[in-house]
Amino acid sequence: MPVSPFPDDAQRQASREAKRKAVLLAAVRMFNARGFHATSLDDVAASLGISKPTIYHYLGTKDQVLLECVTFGLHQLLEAAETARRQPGTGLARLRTFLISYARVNMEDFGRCVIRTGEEMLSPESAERFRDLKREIDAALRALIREAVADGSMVPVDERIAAFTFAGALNWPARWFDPDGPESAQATAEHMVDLLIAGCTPR
Amino acid sequence: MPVSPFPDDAQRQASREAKRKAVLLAAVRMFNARGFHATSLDDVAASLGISKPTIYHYLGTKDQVLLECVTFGLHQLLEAAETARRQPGTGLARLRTFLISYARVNMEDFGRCVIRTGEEMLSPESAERFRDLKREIDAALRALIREAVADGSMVPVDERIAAFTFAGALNWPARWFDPDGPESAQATAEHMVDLLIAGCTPR
DNA sequence: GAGATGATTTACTGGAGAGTATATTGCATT
DNA sequence: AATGCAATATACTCTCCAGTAAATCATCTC
Repeated sequence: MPVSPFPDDAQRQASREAKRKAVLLAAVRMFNARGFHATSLDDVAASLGISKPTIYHYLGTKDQVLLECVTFGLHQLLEAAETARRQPGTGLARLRTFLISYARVNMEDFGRCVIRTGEEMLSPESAERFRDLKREIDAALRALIREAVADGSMVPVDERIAAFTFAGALNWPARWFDPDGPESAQATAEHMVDLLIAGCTPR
Repeated sequence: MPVSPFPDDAQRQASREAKRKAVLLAAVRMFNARGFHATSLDDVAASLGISKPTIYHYLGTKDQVLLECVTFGLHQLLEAAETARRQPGTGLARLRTFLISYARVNMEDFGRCVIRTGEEMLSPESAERFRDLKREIDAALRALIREAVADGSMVPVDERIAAFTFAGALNWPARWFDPDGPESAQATAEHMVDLLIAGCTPR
């Protein structure tokens, strides 16, 4: 099915979205590789063979670019939480499912960016939106823990401490995981999660 | 015992050291509070009522200031490892002792800075020294895990994964722990560590 | 074909802040 | 007194880069 060289509105829209996404991906990869402050928008533009004002055309200021990156990553995590929530099985099994997805997202481009981005890098307004989204993830994680304890599949724990401990352990791969390392992302994620919940099974 | 207003060499040396340390502490606190890139040396100097060249006099470039900060924090961690190593008791008990100290250091000024500092913030040479020291900590942690498994006080685990998991979980408080929060630093550290090693006791 | 609209560029401005040259003061040694 | 070193300041330079103004080119619409 050949595409007409005269795009209609939908194609136009799709092309715009594709470009937007390409810029975002180039930016997030560079931010992860060299750090946000060590990356100029000129660098990002050059890596795509375009010029800086084009980035402004599609995404806006550097602050907005970063906010888009972390928002995307945080949406991936939120989605993982919702998917796990709908899963059948015990509360602990659902928690495990979520934690594995959580770890995996943090090994990918946008998740890594979420972890490596400190609030002080964003404008006060963007930092607030960033914080709000992170709070949602935290709430989802705590809810899954609470439900696992409630249905007896998990030993009683302090919800706050457990959430921070699990999240911290599974955030860290954003800093050290190497896809060319000894274990695959999936295997590494399962391995870590099983170590974390080993002490949480009753009896 | 009144001190003569004419300092001898030792006093002179001590005063110099005290000033060096004061600058370092002011810097690390500001780096933690506002981020490294959002903190200028002029800011640090102003907070001490001095001027930027004085910082250069005592510590050198901004890169060197940051390297000193993280080196100090990493030495605290290394010391904690050595102390735990000399402790009596089972391998798991020694590991637990170390992990608690590790968590506590990461809640203090210099430890927090270690966690919040990415390699891309340092010059290539400083980043290499940073990496080397972090590798030493990792080696110490793995050794403690290995010994705990060897003497049977800890269930067999993948040393690499366990080290990353524990370290990640206990690094994270650098980002969220609040000394004015519901639990003291010590209690929080113990709480997290006990959750982490709950699954590691045999049987 | 005459504008309106979108995509993209070149070329600039403005500000921040790292690092330095140079001056000043003062004690310390001879 | 003369010289030298330690401590500190003022005032500058130089670079980098975010953000913008204005121009160009290409379509689509009427």
